[in-house]
Amino acid sequence: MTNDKGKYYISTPIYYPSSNLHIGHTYCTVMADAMARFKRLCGYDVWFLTGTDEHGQKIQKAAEENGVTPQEYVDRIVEGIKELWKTMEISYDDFIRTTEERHVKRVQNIFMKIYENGDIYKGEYEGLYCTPCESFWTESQLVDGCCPDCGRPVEKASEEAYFFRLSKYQERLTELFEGTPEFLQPETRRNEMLAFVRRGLDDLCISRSSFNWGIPVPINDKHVIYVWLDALSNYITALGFDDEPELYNKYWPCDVHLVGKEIVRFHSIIWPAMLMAMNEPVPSHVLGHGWLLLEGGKMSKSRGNVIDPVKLIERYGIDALKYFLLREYTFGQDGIFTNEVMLNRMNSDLANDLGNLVLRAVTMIGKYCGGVIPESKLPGEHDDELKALATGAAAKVEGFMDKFAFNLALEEVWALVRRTNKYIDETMPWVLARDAANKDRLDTVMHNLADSLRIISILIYPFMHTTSKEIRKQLGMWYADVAWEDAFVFDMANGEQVKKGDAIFPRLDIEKELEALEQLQESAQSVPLELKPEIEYDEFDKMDFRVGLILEAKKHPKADKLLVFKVKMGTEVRQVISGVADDYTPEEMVGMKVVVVANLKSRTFRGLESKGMLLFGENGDRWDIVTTTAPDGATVC
RNA sequence: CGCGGGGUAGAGCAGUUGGUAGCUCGUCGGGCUCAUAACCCGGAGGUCGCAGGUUCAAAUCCUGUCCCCGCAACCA
Repeated sequence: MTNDKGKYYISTPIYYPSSNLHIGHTYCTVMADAMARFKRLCGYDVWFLTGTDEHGQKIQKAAEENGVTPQEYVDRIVEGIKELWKTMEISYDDFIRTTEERHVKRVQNIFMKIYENGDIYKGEYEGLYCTPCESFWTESQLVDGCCPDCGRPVEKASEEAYFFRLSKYQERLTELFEGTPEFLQPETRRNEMLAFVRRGLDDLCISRSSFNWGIPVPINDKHVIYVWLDALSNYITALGFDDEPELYNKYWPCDVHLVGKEIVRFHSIIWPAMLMAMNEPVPSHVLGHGWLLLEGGKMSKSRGNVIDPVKLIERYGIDALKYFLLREYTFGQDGIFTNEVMLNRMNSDLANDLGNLVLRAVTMIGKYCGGVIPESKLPGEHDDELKALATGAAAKVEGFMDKFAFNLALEEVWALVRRTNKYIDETMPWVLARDAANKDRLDTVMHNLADSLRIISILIYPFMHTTSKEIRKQLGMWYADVAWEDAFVFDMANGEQVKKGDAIFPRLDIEKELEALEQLQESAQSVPLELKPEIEYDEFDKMDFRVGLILEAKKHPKADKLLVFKVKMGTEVRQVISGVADDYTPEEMVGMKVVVVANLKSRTFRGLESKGMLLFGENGDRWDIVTTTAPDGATVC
């Protein structure tokens, strides 16, 4: 294959190995892989990078809890990730780990470069600090106003830190978004980022001294470089920037950073600013894809609703899963994942349309032509339409792929699959076969059928290479390399000996499969919950839970998510506030007997005092009140 | 008046610069038998959230309005 179209550098995000990956990560990586394979097939010199982001406090902690060093901890998880990519046949050219020596030293170089250019300075980082955990948190990370890890209160604190002069680049970033609209896609994300930049940028804190699992700041070993400067740099440290710049000079700037919508901001604002601070070119494109949602909300490990891709691959094969992910969802938009949607898609497109077509074709060539693909002899009706569609599909696929419209590209291929099925019905080979006088026409029909399938096998190659090869094997074309150019011409299949094989995609019994999948998910072995640190009984005993009867309930006049209750506990009636206005109306709560944390220090919410707290259970996307039938005022323990 | 996204056939979605509303699944009827109860054809089903406006013409542009979803903020 020739590499004469130039270079193409594509990256996935580097994933954070704090737990196993789920189908959302899979989705992103599958898209990148399909694009990499497509570009290679088209003749580009492709560099496909993925990897892992292994530093940070969260990992340091997780390692401590598991009694291993952070390095041992990430080594184990990264091994699993690499195993997954192997199972999924991800064709990456390099896998960068931020704990690798090559990355560490180059990140330090990058830090120094920016520092020497005057865009890094020492300052004071102010934040909310949890002393026992030695952690800073942002307002939005807090859980119930307390440390998300230990649940204890946080306080304002400050520490010395290094800052990146992000604010300096506001104007150049605005120019980037306005002058190069294709830089960030889809357009809605670009608008968001433009609005974000226009609001003004704060300088970015890029070092921490409260933990040490990170890359040391080269000029001050009390600090480690904080997440984004470390993580984002991977896209160039993996290319050897800037001490072994051979790959860098060849592939940078990156053609596509494929990222999830939640990290678009970092890739389209911070990352270009960092590169500007080093006088290096910015990436050509940042593409933000949507999320795969489950019915009822986002996938998250704490909800236990993650879909394990390995189970799906074991059952249906990687090609079926890849096809489904790429065909079902629109790039940039969120999509809802359900087993049923997946199974229906696999059945109708893969089993009914493509799999069945291959079987029909190979069977008939066997039956009517002795298993040898005949030459075209007698053109007839419908031939031209089939040929036009078949030879025109590749160009359309290219067009859609340029826009990352995987779903439309595959739809285009399936238009040809369906047309080919239709061609069989129109030409009715079984009728032609009844009269030897029709032999030439029958041969031609078989030839066209085989050639259309040959083109299909090329078109699906970037998305399902194993299936592509299996089809080519059955058509007796195993000996020829898949070449994209061959998808533009007809009449290449002649004289090959077909070889009937098993159905490439057996039809699934949806009912049965749904049941089986549910069982698989239930029977998944018990995974220990991620819990807060263990406490002593006397710590628990400090809390006074009481049964409370809700006498009154109303909306907080100044906060739409809060409800204000009058709660009777034995002799006392007091005011308690809860943030559950989305889940309960005031009316339905009156008369309930609930559990109150009665000795909690009072706190004021938008002018109203709350003395105590009601207990709720998280139920998917809503809060369910914990109730009891015990008399109000009674102790709960 | 916080920022943003969205409301189009039963479901999931397309609808580029305004010009007879499409696709996939499902559903109903028919055809065919080479094939994985599959394939092919046809039908039913939408006042394109609502109300105004611009226009010869609007799902598509403008204004207002209702609803849903993210994020942000008070969520004891």
